[in-house]
Amino acid sequence: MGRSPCCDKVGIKKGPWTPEEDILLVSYVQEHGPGNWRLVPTNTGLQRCSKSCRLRWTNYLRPGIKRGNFTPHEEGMIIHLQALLGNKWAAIASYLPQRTDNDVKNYWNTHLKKQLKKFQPAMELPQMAQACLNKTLATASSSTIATYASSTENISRLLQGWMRASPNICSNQSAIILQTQSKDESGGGDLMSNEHFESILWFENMNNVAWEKSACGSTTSIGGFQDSGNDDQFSVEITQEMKQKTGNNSRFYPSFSSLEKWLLDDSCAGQVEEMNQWMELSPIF
DNA sequence: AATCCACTCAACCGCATAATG
DNA sequence: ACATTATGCGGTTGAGTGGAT
Repeated sequence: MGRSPCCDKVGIKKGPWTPEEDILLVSYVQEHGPGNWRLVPTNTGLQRCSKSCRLRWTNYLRPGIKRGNFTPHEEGMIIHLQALLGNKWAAIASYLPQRTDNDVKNYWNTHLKKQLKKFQPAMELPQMAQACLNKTLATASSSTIATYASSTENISRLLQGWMRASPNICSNQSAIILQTQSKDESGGGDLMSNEHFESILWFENMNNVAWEKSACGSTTSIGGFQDSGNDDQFSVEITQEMKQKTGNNSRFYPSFSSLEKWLLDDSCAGQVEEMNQWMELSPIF
């Protein structure tokens, strides 16, 4: 009954990987592709548990991994996403395709957390992140058409609901920004109205439908969205589906990719740098 | 030169969830 | 439906390293 054990628990080697082991693992993955990790120790002769093999591959050997030297843009993204998602390192890392969750987690724990604490020891970290986020939100909402949902609590609920509603989608998570048709409709308040929130909840499900159409497992995907410049087409697809559902009566036409654009678009990096500067200069921090 | 200490990060551990028979 | 294992994720640990004393 059930699956067979992934590997024997006896005679498993632990500790740092040797170059020879790395070569064995890389050769195997190059030939067979990543996955089916329970077969890896057997087929390669590695005295490692399958878990260890997977970890070594995803965190170190996988192609396209960037190591060290996080850019200010990346720092800003991590700070923002941590405020939005909490310690969901895999989700955060999905927005930084060249970084692993382990990397992001380590960087947060060794650098960013300390930095934030240094700026304001009296303030709780989540509050600092919130304050940091709010400041940037204020800047963003006054200077851009797209606006953040102005409460991280709502975003958090939104994400929870989203994940509950979609067991089939990739584990990647994404926050959603409301993009209102007119700025006035956004209200600019700290909390969304029920109507607004329901609109988003509905949009969560909408998003799932469209998301599943995308190449979720694609190596070039970022957070489940293909980084192929098809965002606009994708957004149009969603908007059309939304219009069909709402009979064009919806007050909202949220652009699900706005956050991704905001986070990934280098042209927005200035906001992050501005935030970093603010963090350095602000008496709050 | 030797020792101590703080820091970094690769790797491990344990848990939750998904998958399988 | 249930038991069992695989997989993925977040938290934690500890070896290695470099700077301070």
